[in-house]
Amino acid sequence: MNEIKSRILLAEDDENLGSLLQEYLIAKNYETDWVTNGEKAFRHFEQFHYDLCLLDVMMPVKDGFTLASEIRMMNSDIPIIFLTAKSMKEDVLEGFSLGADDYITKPFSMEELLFRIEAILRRTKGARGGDKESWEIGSFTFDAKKQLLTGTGTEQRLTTKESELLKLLCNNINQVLERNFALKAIWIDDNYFNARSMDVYITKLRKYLKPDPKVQIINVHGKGYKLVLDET
Amino acid sequence: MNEIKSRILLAEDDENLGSLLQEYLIAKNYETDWVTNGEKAFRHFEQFHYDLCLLDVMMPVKDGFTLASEIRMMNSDIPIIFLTAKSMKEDVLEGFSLGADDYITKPFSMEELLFRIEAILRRTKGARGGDKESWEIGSFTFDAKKQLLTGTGTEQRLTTKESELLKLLCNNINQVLERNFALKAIWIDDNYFNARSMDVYITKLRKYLKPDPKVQIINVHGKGYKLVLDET
DNA sequence: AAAGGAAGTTAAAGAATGTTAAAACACTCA
DNA sequence: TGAGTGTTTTAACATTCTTTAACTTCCTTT
Repeated sequence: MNEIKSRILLAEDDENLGSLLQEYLIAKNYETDWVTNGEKAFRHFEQFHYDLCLLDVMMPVKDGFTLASEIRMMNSDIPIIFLTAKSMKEDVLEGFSLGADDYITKPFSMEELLFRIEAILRRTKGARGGDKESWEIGSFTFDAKKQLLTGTGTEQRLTTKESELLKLLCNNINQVLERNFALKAIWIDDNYFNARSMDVYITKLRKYLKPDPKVQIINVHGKGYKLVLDET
Repeated sequence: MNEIKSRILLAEDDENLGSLLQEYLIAKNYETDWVTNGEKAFRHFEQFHYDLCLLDVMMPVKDGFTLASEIRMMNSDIPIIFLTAKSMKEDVLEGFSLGADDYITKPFSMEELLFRIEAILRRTKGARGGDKESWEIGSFTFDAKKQLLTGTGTEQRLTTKESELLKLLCNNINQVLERNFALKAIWIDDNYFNARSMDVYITKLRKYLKPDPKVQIINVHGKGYKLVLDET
């Protein structure tokens, strides 16, 4: 159904529950990294890319709340689900205001957790009703299927590569599209020459999008590119 | 906090629970319409505008699932939360695949419901408005998304590292941003060389911010840096 | 006040990215 | 098959970003 695996960061100090969850999530086709304390979790978060964080609240070294606020500081978009113990339910509900997307109270069923994860990812990935094929980019309309970028008055036919790259950027709007990811997705091989080729296409896309200054493709040095829209 | 009232459609046949919920949600500043069966709910949905649907699963005339799929047909984006009875929890979990955003099992606490509503609306609405991406720094405006520092008359494009560092400083305004934290957040590794690199970036940021003497990046010896604003 | 570490500053080296044009490739149609 | 067209890659050069290095100044401790 959904070929793109989502990557999950699981922080849970209980060895049993942790490994059980990891196993289950992997079985459900999520690439899941499991760490056993908040400190390790943060290091993983910095180093790798995740689509969702699953954080136990009570953990040694660094608790889930602290961890979450640090993660939020670096990435204000990534969904966070807390795993909380039953007892503290009511008390800390206020504390969640730091931007949790959900929380689930132990003990919980795997199905319930899975449901919540999928509900959030569905919303995050913007992929309701199949894969998007057309976007509004500022004053432009981009139709990936027709490979057509329509501006006010103009109409630019895009080549295959141009269109694929712009599509990836749209799918990751306001987020960093990693070079390697894009290269592997479009060019299959992420060698030096393909990377240079991609640079050329970025230049081309920028030229097409230039008429609308509210639309920008920003380079994140050493990481990739970010398509940003100016909402005003 | 959030000035824009959200409109909620509540479909619940239990008179007690229904009125209780409506009252509570209105108290929490949500414009809430309460209807007692699925048929009425659908007519309301057609006629008015809502930001979120709260649907009991078991209702006379038209059950929550049927209702949800009809609503989905008209609007593929509106968040839907189901209210389910305890017994049917596991069974129907699969049936939710029609795109529920969440579900909550009776009996539930009002706080819990409110939390889930807010978590979803946060993501649905201006979403990114919840987490700051732009700040007023004295006479400057800093847009982290666009990596742009706008002063009176000037406009300074920031590099990725400059922007990330300034963002951390803004997130900790008037507080100490610890060296190690910033290093791990931005450079991943907090070794000596990266620390020196960070010093260079502090110098650069100071240079950019120089035009406004009310803005200062102050060093806290052995700890880190503090972005302070002079209010006068 | 002296010593040693921390932070400030500046310049330059090296890497990554931007840009343009030409070369190579792929496809169509006569 | 080969000319013609559009696409993609390669190449060459320009610019920008990050790190490193060297040197200076500041802060804390003794």
